[in-house]
Amino acid sequence: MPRPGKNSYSDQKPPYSYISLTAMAIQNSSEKMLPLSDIYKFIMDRFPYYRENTQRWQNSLRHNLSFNDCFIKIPRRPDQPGKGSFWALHPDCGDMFENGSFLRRRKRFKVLRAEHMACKSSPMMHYFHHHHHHPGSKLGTAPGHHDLSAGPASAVGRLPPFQGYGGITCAQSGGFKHPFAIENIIGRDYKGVMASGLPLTSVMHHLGYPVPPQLSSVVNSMWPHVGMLSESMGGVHVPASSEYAPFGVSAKGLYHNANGQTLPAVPLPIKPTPSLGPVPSLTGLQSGPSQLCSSVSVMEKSDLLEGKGNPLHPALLLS
DNA sequence: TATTGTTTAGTACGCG
DNA sequence: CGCGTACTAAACAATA
Repeated sequence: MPRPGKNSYSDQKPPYSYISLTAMAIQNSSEKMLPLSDIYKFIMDRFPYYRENTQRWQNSLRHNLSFNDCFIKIPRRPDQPGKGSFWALHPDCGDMFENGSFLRRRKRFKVLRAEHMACKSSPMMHYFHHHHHHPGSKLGTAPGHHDLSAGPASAVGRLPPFQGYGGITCAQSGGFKHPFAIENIIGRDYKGVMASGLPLTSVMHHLGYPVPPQLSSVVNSMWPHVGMLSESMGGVHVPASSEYAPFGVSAKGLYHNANGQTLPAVPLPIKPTPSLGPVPSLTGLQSGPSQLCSSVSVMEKSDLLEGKGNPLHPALLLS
């Protein structure tokens, strides 16, 4: 047990992997996406441990963002100048931490790309491509390897245009893409923008595209899995003796927080939230980590393909 | 130039 | 022991 006056656990390494920390940060944002710098900020704000050796862990964190398919990059809108993209969670990265451990995921989330070739552009895609062209796109500059087990997420976004619009997008729903499926709407350049776990309308709005009203209502109700984190300032208090249990789940092997300091980084149970605007403070703590974002790991892909098991899948949009 | 992003490589550890 | 995952280091490219 930590003693007062002594080194508190808050100065010790939190029992979370970089993936969980990053996911927390993203989840905690009102738009469910953050630029790199804000992810850093979130982590440093809440975990004193990470106020040191920043070079080291930030490098690791960036590595994780790039390397893991569960994170997707969302380009900035022209009216949101700044460096770097926004980072969001892939909607299918769901139960990564199902086992309650935030140090080791149950299973690495990996986007399947086997059927990405089947993806076709859609009217929506054309719209995007015509109105949101990215000269700086790295598309086609490198083939990337197609190793399912280790292929860098980014490789997916680098396929030549006619090899499909992003393995991530196609793979996650098994090839078939409704024209309005998020994947098709956003397109290859965005490494699964849709995926972000963002309400589609949020993404579209973010990118500066008009959002069909009917789509808006449908979509926004479809992403309840995007949970909220408690705002540390939000007035919600975790018991002083509470463990690092950010997901409201029995977190085995987690530390106690020494000084009874409230740990704000508490992902909330998912409740349907408006796609935009500030996030309400949390009110409950029952959700499991699996609800970081809803859904399925690579293991359940077959179910996904069948359209079962995950009612929230973007592929079901307007279908 | 500093930050951001991608990639490869090596090490450590837990689990079956 | 083999495998998968996590962490770290580092090289390097791209970009604001």
